Amino acid sequence: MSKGLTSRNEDYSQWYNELVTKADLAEHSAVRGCMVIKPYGYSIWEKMQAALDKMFKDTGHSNAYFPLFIPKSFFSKEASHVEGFATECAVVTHYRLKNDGNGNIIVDEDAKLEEELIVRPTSETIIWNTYRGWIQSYRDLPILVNQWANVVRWEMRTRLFLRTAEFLWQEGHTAHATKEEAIEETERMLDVYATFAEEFMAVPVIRGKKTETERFAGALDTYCIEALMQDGKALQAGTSHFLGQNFAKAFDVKFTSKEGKLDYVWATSWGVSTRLMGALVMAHSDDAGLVLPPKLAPIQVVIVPIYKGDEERAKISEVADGIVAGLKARNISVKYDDRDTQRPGFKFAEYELKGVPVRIAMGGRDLENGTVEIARRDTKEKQTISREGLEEHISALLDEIQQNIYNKALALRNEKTTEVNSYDEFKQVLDTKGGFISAHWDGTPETEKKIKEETKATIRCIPLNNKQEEGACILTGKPSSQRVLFARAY
RNA sequence: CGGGAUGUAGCGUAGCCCGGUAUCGCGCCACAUUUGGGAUGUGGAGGCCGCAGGUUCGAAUCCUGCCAUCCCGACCA
Repeated sequence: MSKGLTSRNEDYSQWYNELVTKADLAEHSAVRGCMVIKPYGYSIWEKMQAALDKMFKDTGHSNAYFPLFIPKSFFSKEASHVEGFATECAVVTHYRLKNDGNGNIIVDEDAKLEEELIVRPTSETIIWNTYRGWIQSYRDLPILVNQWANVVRWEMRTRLFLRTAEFLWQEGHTAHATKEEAIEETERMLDVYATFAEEFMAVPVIRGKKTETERFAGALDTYCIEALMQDGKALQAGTSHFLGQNFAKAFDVKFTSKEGKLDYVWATSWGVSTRLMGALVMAHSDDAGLVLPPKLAPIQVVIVPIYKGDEERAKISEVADGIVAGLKARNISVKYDDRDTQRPGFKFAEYELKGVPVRIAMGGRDLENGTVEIARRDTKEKQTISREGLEEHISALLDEIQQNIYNKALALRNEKTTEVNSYDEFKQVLDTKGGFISAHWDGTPETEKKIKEETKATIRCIPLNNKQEEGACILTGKPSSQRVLFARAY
């Protein structure tokens, strides 16, 4: 454990990298672009998984598992899909190694696969190939399946959690009898993601639709939630795709409707990944370390004893054990850290770095007065309170912290969201304060591309339920009926 | 994948220009004193100098190739 963290002002990007490794979330592995998610980081991911999984099941979905490998030929069946992923696929060509006689292990050329296997970058193709066998009638629909898996995309430039060559995610793949039902599903899952981001991660998000250029390869419509990080850059936190009949047509998945008519099945897919971990870190944390929302914190409360001698330590431990039991009874995860190998100040700093929402410190003084010192991570405020009713107090405090973190993130987003009406203003805001910029756009990919090339800002989304208003495109001056959200993004 | 930078003990580094087996701090181990915000003292351990070749009597240092990381581009969840 080393002292000090680069501050956000000094170098935001370095702050992020240091924080992820120093807080024990993840580290680089021996494999380029691939990370090791360490136990502390993984336990946060597990909390995310648990919350999301429950929400998926509450909306009628079941989990299943499909293969890691996809035959190459499957990819070419959906034209825009292959185009979108072809340049970043890991390909398995052989199934055996051998000893070359000089003590080196080499690929056995005799063990060449007849058809190469692609390590899945996403599973639409293998799943729709499977669904063909599952669906004959409208009675077989809908199919509401989710998969928790790892995928591989051979990214050129990687960053821990935000973009790794291999990442963990969930991908939902649903099949429906009607277009309306599929769109409804797409929107429902976007809503699940938004609710999760806001209620669990305490990250406010904009719900919107991607423009044609930013759409998922093979989708008719891509819905997304967009979050804003502290440095004013946007992060796509989750996507939900309406795939139309594209994959059903590519994999020949037809069903007989109630009316006896043969038709292609309607599809959706939706996913969030370990990238959410990056969002969580960048949205809330400060120069002292992580700030975790209580609902996702592996340890919600830590108790640090401060003692002189074994006798006092034993007395404090007795009281602490009672507090631990009381908190556990309320389903609050608590750690009593009575390690004698580290001093209190060290522990304080360590738990701040790791983002534990509430710290209770208890020493001889408290023992006499029947009090404890409570410190909250989000505001760093300390308070000495009576042990009487401590559990209720902590419970309420955790809720308050959850809410406060959200409010802070929301206030930051509001402060960093700007309406502009000219291209000059657009560029100026982008370079000075960043954030979301709400501006009129003529709706053409050409304009979007030109703005991206000139400013590095992309259209993050067209917000859902967007206010309709007449205006002129900031670049071309052509008429526009609504504003869209621009930002520089991760 | 293009441009730039970096790689020396667990971490951060000096040494490299000008070749002679490696400096310092933190951390680690032992003991003692300590414990209300990252303790102090004494003693100790720890190094394929990113990897592989080459030049040389001799390479952390010079040359070539490779690998990885960071930053900037293009690509992307």
